[in-house]
Amino acid sequence: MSERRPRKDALRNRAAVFTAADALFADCQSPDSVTMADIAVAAGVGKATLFRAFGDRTGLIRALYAARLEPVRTAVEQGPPPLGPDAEPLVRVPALLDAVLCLKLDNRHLALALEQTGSDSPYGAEYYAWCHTLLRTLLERIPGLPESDFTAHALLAATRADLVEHLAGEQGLPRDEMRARLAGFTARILGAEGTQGHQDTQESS
Amino acid sequence: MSERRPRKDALRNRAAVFTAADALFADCQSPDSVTMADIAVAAGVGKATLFRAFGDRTGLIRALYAARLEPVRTAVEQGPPPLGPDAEPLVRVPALLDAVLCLKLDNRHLALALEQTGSDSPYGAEYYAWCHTLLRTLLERIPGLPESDFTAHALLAATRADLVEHLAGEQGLPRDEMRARLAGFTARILGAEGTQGHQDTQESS
DNA sequence: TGCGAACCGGACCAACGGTCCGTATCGTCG
DNA sequence: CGACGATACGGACCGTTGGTCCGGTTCGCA
Repeated sequence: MSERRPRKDALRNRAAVFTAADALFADCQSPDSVTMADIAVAAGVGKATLFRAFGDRTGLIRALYAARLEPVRTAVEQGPPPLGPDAEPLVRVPALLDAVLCLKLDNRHLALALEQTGSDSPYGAEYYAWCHTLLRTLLERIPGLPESDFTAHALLAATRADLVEHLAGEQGLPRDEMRARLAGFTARILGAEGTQGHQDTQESS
Repeated sequence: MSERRPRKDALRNRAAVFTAADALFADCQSPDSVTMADIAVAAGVGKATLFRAFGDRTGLIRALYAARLEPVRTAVEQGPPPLGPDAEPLVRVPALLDAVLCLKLDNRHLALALEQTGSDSPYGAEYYAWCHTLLRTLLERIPGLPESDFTAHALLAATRADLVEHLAGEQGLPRDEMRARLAGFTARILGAEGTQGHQDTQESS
C-alpha cells in the first residue's frame, strides 16, 4: 500500500537540484558560502523544492556525498582486491583508508560541508557508521590488534575532511604525498614493517 | 607608546562575560544552543560589549578554551615529568596526548564549540599550532619514526572533540577506558610494546 | 570639579535555514 | 478528449542568530 510513484517533474527537479548543488560545491571557497538560496537559483527552482526533496541542508549534503561514495561502496563490497571482500585484512584496511582519503581529496568541499554541518557531528551519519563498522570488523580479524573499535575511529580520524583540507589545500601537500603519509601511519598501526606498498585504488579527478 | 591600560569597567565586564559564558557552556545540550545574546544577558551586559571584548563568537570561545588550556601549557612547558620538558619523548608524547584528551573530556562542550565553530577549522587556531609543533618536535626525536608532521596531526585527530563527545558522551565510554584506548593507540604508533603505563596526568573534575 | 575619551547597551541590520499557501502542473478516469 | 483531484511548484514570508551603530553614561585625570 501507499508508496505512490513520485511525479515526473519532481524527479526532474530533484535531479536539477542535485546537479546544481554538486557544481556549486565543487567550485566555492568555503562550503558554507553556498547557501540553499544559491542552490535553488542555480537549479532554477524554488527554495521550497529543495527542502521538499531533501529535507534540509544536511540531507542534501548527505545525498550528494552518498552519490560520490557509492562507487567506493560497491568497489568495497563486491569489487576485486585490494578493496573488495576477497582481500586479506592486512591489505584491505590500508586500501579502504586510501579510498576514503582519495574520496575526500576529490570532493574536498563536499566532505568539508558534510563534516562541519553545524551541530550534527559526522559520527551520526550513516556513511560513517558503514565505514567504521567495516573497518572495525577488518581490524578484529588481525591478530594482536586490540581495541579495534577505537582504533577504527582513530584511523578514520586521520582522514577528517578539515585535516585533509588543511594539508592538501592550505599547505599544498601533494595528493600522493598525503596518501603515502596515511599509508605509513596505517602500516605502523597494523603492526608490521613493509606493509606499505599499494596504489591507485581510486579515481584521480 | 600607545597601549593605554583599559578602563576598570571594561576589565570587570570582560571578566563577567568570561564567567557567564564559561558557566553557560558548562551546562548546555549543544554548544551552539548558547547564543551570544544568552551570554550577554547572563553576564548582565549589552551584546556589543561581548563583541568589543572578544571580537566575535570564535574569539570568545578561543579565549575560554585558552584559559582552560593554560594550566596544561605551563605543566608542559615547565612542569615535572612526565609532562614537563625533562621527560623522554617516549613518555612525554603519551603524557601530552593524555593531557589533551583529559582537557577535552573535562570541557566537552567548550572543545566541541571550539572545533566546530562554523567555517574556521581548528587547524587555524593558535592552540592547535602549539600542540602540533610540540608533538612533532617530540616525535622527531624518536628514532625510526618518519613523517612526524603527519603523525602528529593524525595522533591529535584521535582526540578530536566530536569523537570524544561521541564515545564518552553518547556512547557512555568511561573516562579511564577512553584514556586507556588512546594510550594503547599511541603506544602502537610509538612503535614498541609495553610503553603503555602512565596515569593521572590531569585534573578530574 | 570639570572635561574629554573610553565604554556601555539595546535597538537595529543582514543573512540564512526553513515554512506557508495560492497557483500551476500532472496524470488519471469518465 | 476533457475535466477533476492530487501533487508539486515557487517565491513571499518568518524566526533566529551573529554582528553593528549611536546616543547616553561612566571613568579617570588634571
